[in-house]
Amino acid sequence: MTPIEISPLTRKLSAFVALSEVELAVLARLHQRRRSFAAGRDMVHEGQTGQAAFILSDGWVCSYKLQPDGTRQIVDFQIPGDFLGLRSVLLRTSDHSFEPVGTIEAAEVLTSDLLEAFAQTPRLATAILWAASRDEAMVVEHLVGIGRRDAEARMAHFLLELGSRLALVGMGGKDGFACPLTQYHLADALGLSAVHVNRVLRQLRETGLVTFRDGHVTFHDHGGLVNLAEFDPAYLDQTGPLLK
Amino acid sequence: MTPIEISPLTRKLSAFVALSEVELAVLARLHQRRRSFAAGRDMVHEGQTGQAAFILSDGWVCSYKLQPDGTRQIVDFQIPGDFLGLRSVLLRTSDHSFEPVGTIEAAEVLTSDLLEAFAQTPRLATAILWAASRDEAMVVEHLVGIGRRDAEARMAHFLLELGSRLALVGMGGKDGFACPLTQYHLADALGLSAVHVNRVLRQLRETGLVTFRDGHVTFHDHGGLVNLAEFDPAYLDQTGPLLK
DNA sequence: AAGGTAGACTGACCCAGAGCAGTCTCCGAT
DNA sequence: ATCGGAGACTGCTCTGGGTCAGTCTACCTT
Repeated sequence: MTPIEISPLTRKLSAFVALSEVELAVLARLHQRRRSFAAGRDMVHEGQTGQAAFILSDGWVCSYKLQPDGTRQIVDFQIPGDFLGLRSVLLRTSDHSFEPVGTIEAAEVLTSDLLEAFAQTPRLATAILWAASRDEAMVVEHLVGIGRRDAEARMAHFLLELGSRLALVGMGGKDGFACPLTQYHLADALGLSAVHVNRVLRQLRETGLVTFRDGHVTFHDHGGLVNLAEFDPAYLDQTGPLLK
Repeated sequence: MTPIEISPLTRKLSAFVALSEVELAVLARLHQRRRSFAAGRDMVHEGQTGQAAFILSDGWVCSYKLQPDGTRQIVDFQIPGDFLGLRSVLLRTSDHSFEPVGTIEAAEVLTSDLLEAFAQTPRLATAILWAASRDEAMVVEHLVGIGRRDAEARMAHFLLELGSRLALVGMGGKDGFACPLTQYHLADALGLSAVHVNRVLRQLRETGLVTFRDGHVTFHDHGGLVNLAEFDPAYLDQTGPLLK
């Protein structure tokens, strides 16, 4: 038997639940069907009934909804270790589209494999559902941000959230992280125009809080940023009664 | 055995899945523990670990998050037939607060009862998870609305969505519905100021599209409103592969 | 070497919607 | 019968952020 590779998903789940050997093995098996996707080509289109889910192992993906008037709203970004299209496999046709940001690597997960894995290890099922629940909490937080925070706080909050999420899979810390997003991505996610994103980034840079440049986010004053954004990471790392 | 009462939840689920006698009975049993709550008093506070979920049978509830600066963002409204705090029971402490709009009637559902019901009738479990998934799709749609629609379209979309949801439980149609919300509720849900909500409502009224007055929403031109809002109800009534 | 394109960045102008500061009406409490 | 509060509604002013119309650099292509 080959040694079990530590995937980002495994890292993420391990941060919250102690997984047994068996569970780790089941998790590794879910990663067998490797595929890669090029930047820009949609992986899943809205309304499509195709049955695939993916576990992202390298690169970033954004999930978005397109408006009839051509604008788009990015609902969330997936980073390594995140599930993609889990809901569409379990319950319904997908209700957003997915687009890779740069080239990505993902493991395709068939409905049958997933249900089998869940049947074998209920504890793993719970852990994965916990992750899905966390994703939903992020969407809610995102909603609050767009509805009730100004552009600067929204940007700060967004960067801090990404930083926390990435830290969990070992891809960043309180000093910063590598970030493949363009300012257009930020605009579509935050409900701003690309022009204003640029102005806000400049302001955050000039006040010495954070720099976004050349594919890298650098926190100069993490505490100050937390303060500005009123960032409370509780929604990212709560664990529930069924996991205790 | 007493005749099985048709609860709003039963009506809602029946619109999507044919439920057997047994399933209807299990559903009725979940409604045993009746409680009522007065307006204004929070039922669940954010961060609380209390284990109760509720099935709303009469009245409306709003779920919201409070910002440190005192503003609040309403994430969603629950209407009769909706679950309330389902997530907090199954997976984690609640991440928003719930406040009744007016006096409400709800059935308290204990974690144990719910798990038992799920074990007895997997099909019912699927139906309930489908409803939860639909709620999440609404949050996403809400996010898109706040991020990418102007105040008028946002309001129109919101009223149409409520109308559709209420129609499903027999509380409204294409002509309008009773609505206990204040303009402050609308403001907090739509990310607007109460003052601006008032202006937008006036404009919609003056252009002959819809009237919001004295606790009643009247659609004068349902088609025109759908057009203005670019309202596509697909996200409200899709049904997924596991339910077919 | 010359063009083409994506992305970052800027200044000038403008408007949707916020904020403020009220009025008016209804209704319930004393 | 009066007071006080909630909610609807209004006019005025001001600003956050959008829109337009660019420039500049780094990298592709051919």
